[in-house]
Amino acid sequence: MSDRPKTFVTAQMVAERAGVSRSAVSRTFTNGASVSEATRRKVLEAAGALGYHVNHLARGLRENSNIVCLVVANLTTPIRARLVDVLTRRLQAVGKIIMIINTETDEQSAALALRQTLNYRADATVVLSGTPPASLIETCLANGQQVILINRDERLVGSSNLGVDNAMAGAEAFFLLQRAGCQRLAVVASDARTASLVERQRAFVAAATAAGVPVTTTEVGPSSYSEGQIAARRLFGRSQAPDGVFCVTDLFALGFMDTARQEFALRIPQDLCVIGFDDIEQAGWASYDLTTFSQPLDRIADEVVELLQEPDQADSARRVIEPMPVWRRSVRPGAH
Amino acid sequence: MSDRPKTFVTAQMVAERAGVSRSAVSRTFTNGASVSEATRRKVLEAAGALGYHVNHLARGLRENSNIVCLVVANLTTPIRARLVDVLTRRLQAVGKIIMIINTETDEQSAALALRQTLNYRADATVVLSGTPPASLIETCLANGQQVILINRDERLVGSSNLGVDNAMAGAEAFFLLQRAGCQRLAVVASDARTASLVERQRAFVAAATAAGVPVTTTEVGPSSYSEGQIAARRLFGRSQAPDGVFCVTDLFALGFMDTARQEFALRIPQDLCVIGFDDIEQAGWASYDLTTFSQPLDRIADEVVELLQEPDQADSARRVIEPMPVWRRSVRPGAH
DNA sequence: CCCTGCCTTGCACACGTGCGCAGCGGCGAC
DNA sequence: GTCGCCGCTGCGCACGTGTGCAAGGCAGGG
Repeated sequence: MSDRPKTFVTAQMVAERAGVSRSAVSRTFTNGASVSEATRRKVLEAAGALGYHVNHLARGLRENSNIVCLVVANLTTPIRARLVDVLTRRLQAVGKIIMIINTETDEQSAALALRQTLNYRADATVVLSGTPPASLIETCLANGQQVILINRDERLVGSSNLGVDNAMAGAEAFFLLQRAGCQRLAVVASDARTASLVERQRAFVAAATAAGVPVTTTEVGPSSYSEGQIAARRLFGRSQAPDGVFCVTDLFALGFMDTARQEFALRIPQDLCVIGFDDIEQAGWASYDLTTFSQPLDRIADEVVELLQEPDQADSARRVIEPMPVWRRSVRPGAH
Repeated sequence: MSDRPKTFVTAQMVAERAGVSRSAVSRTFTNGASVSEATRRKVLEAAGALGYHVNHLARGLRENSNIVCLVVANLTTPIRARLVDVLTRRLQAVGKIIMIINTETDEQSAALALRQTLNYRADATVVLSGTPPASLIETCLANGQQVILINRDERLVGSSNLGVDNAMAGAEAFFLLQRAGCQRLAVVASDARTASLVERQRAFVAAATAAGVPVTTTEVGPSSYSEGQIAARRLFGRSQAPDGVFCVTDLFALGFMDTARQEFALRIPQDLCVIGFDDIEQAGWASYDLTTFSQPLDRIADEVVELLQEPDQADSARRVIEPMPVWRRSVRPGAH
C-alpha cells in the first residue's frame, strides 16, 4: 500500500532520517562498535520506521560471506532429505546462510554446481552427492574456499572427507545373517558405483568369502523402492533362492521385502532375513520393521560444523563415523 | 598445493595479467557487451589460468541478486522434500540461486526467516511452511521483494498466493467413499490448524453433512505416520468403528492402514476403505496401494516461475490448482 | 585529403557496507 | 587554568563489479 519507491532501504536513508552520519548507522548494527545510547536509539527508531535491513551482500564484499553451499542430488530420497534437514538446522544455528544446489550425480553437473559456489563466494561447499573434478576442488581451495565431501570417494586430496564406516557395516551385516542361520546369502547392490554403496557391497562379500560362504550378487539401478522390487524378482526367479539378503540401501530393502512377500509368498523373517542400510523413517514402519544400520547424521553435522569453525584441520585425514546397527524384526534373533 | 594467497581472484588481477583494463574483463563476462575477439581471447586465457570467477555478490549490488529464498519446515516429510526438489530444479533452470531457510512453523521463526531473506536482498521469497506476520510481508513488498505463499492461509494481501483446491478434494473424497458403499465415515485431521489441512477436513465434513451422512472426526498431532497410528487406535477402540476414512495426509493414512490391519485385523478395502492426500511415493508402494490425491507439484513450480518472470501480476488473485485423484486399491471400486 | 560513422577501450562513478583515522568535546587530576 | 585521557562521531577509503561517457582508431565514401 505504501507509495515508497520499490527499492531496498539504505543505511544512508536511515542516517538522514535519524539526523546522524551513515557511519553511526553502520556502527549501530555491528557488534562491539562504539555508539552512544542516544544515537543508537535514534538510529533504531528510524530503521524500524523505514524497514531497514543490513545488506549482507555488501557486507560480504569486505569479509566472509557466511554462505555455505550444499550440493546435493536425489533430494527426494528420505536419507538425503534428512541429511539436508539436519545440516541446514545446524549450520543456521551457527549463523551460516545455506545455498542449495540441486544437481545430478554426474561429474559435469557437480562441476557446474561448484562454479556457482565460487561465483557467490561461499565460505565453504558441502558436497553430499556427485564427485566434482579434482581440478575444480583445487581452484576452490586456492581461493580460500573450504570443500567438505560427505560419503564420497576418498581419493581427492585437499578437501575434507567424512563419512560413515561402510566396510564395518557390510561385514557386520554378514555376521548378523550368519548368526541368524541363513544358508544362502545374496546382496542387492546398485550399478551406479557410488563409493559408499560399493564399499558396503564389497565388505559384505569379502566377509562372506573369508568365512567360506558363497554370495549371489545382484546389481540393479540407482537406489529406489522399485529397483529393489526388480532385484527380488531376479533373485527369486531362479533356483536356489536366497534366505538371507543384505540390501545396501533401505529403499532397496523395502521394495525387496514387499515383492518377496506378495509375489513369492515368503514370510519374513521365517523364510527370509533382510538387512538394509540408512535407517530411513519407513524402515521403522509396522509393515517393514527392517533391521538396518542408522547413519549418524547428527554426528556428521557436528563434524561439518567443527570443520567450518577450525578450517586449519581441513586437510587432516578422512574422518570416519561408525553407523549403529538397529535391531528390528526382519532378521531372526540369533541362536545363543 | 599452490602457494597463491588464499583469497578470491579479482577482475583487476585478470586485467593485469591479460594486459587490458578491468573494464575489458568485466565486458568479457557480461552478455551483449562490446569486446573485440582478440581481447576476449586474452582475457579468457588469463581468467582460466588464474581461476577467476565473477563475484555475483558484487554484481548483485547494482542489479538483481537473482537469489530466491525458500522458507520451509518439516523438510524430511516426503511431500515437502519433493516440493523443494521440484522448485529448486525449476528455479535453477531459469538462472536463479536458491537460498533455503529451514524453519519451524510458528510465526516467530517465519519472521526471523523473512528478515534473513531481506538481509540477503533476495529477489523473491517462497514460503512453503509457516505463516509470517503480515507487517513483515508488507516490509518485503515495500522493498521490492516478491513474496509467494504456497498452500498457506489466503488472508494476507499483497503477496501472491497459490495452492491446490483442498475443498474440491475433501468433497471428492466423501463421494468416493459414499460410492464405495461405506456406511460409517470418519476423518483423520491434525490439531496443527494448517490452513490447507483444515480446508480438506472442513470440505469433507461439509459434503457428508449435506448428504445427511454423519462423520466422526479425530484430531491428532502434526502430520506423521505415528500420529496416523494413534488415530486408528482411537477410532477402532470405540464401538461403531468406521468403514470409510479420509486421512487429510498420506502419512496419516499409511500409519492408519498399518495399525488397522495389524492391531485390529481389518482387511483393506473389504472391511475398510482409506483415502489419503498428497500422493507421496510411499502411497504407491505395494504394502499400501493407497487411493489419494496427487499434488500437482510441477504445475505449482510452473506458476512460481511465471510469477517471478512477471512480477506485475503478483497482486492478482489467489491461484488455485486442482489436485488429481489417484485410484488405487485402498477403496472398493464403486457400484455402477 | 577530409569527414562521418562504427567499433573498441579506458576512465570514473555508483552500488552499500565496515572500519581506520583524525578530530571534537567533556571530564578529572594536578 | 591547563593537560591528558576517553568516548563518540564523521570523513573517506576499500571491497568487486557494471556501465555511461568520451576519446581514439579505422574504414569507407565523397
